[in-house]
Amino acid sequence: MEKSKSHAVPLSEKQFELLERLSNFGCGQGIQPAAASITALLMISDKTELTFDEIRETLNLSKSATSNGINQLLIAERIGFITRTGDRKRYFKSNVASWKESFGSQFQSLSKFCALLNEIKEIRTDNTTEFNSSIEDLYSFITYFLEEIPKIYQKWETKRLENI
Amino acid sequence: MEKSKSHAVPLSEKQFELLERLSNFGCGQGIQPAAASITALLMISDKTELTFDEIRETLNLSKSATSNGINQLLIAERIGFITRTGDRKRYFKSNVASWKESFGSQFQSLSKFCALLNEIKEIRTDNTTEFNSSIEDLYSFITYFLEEIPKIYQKWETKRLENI
DNA sequence: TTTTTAGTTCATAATCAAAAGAACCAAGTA
DNA sequence: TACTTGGTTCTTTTGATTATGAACTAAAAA
Repeated sequence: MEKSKSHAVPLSEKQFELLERLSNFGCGQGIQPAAASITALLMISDKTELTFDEIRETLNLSKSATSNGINQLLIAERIGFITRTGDRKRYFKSNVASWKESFGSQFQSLSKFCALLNEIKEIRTDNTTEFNSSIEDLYSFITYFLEEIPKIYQKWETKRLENI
Repeated sequence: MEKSKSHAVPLSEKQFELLERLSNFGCGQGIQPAAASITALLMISDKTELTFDEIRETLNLSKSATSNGINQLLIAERIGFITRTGDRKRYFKSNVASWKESFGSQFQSLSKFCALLNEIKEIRTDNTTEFNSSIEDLYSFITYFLEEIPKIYQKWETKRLENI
């Protein structure tokens, strides 16, 4: 019986340290620990396409933690994978572009909040004019903000096209 | 001994329903349940200035939950309070303006992420040109975004001044 | 057909955050 | 001085997340 060799990918001191900080940042953003560290690894590793076992052994995760983490990230489209003919393994890859798209959803939640503010406006008593106008003010600010966001996207796109 | 009367503020069906949805939204944004419901209450209540006991009894919170929730919100400056001469009670009030400021901190975390992206750029191997350029792309996008945000603030300010 | 590979799923354990309730305290009041 | 008011702090309990390891499955290889 052959001794099963390690699949862990080699990481430099620097890579390891950045991995830790990235994954801490991800945890702070509400991403669960295992998923955060997987995302981080795929960002700093020299190989950009890693297998289940490479991920698992590099990060010292259990099989189930790895499986759950990967599947959550696949659902969130934070990572994707490719396959190679004659190879059952999947090679997981960070979907960096999804970060940009996930901005969109941030602003979706802002627009939900804006809708709630509107409901507050409608439901409030008329007796608290000062408070009501501060709500009105916030509402108008967020509305304006949400209008301007897509323009920034567009302006960046055109700017980038110019630079190519 | 006198029977202690209830301090709960009266809420209409609609107010109560909106209170729930607001506080759920707050929880979704990472604010802890008790704090979220306190914020929500101060947004929808006809009285904008509520005492400790009014908050506690309206929301059916324990004393400690109320105390902790209030103190967290005070620290985050989401609420403030006023006092009245000859009255030991504090009257808590939603600090609606703080919502606008809290945008700023949202973008602070974005700028932290941007700094991390920069570190990734610096540390990455040169062998993965495609991946590296997608990181570069994201970095440039976020950087541009962060530059444009303050301009939106300014534009809104001037627009609002015109309307007064 | 049996074994190996590449995972998934399930039951359970460990960890962590939030709430409850009681005890406590400080300032004012009777 | 003792009691009440308006809270705060501490300890315990509850509940939710996260991780673990073992059992399981489906496809391919031997």
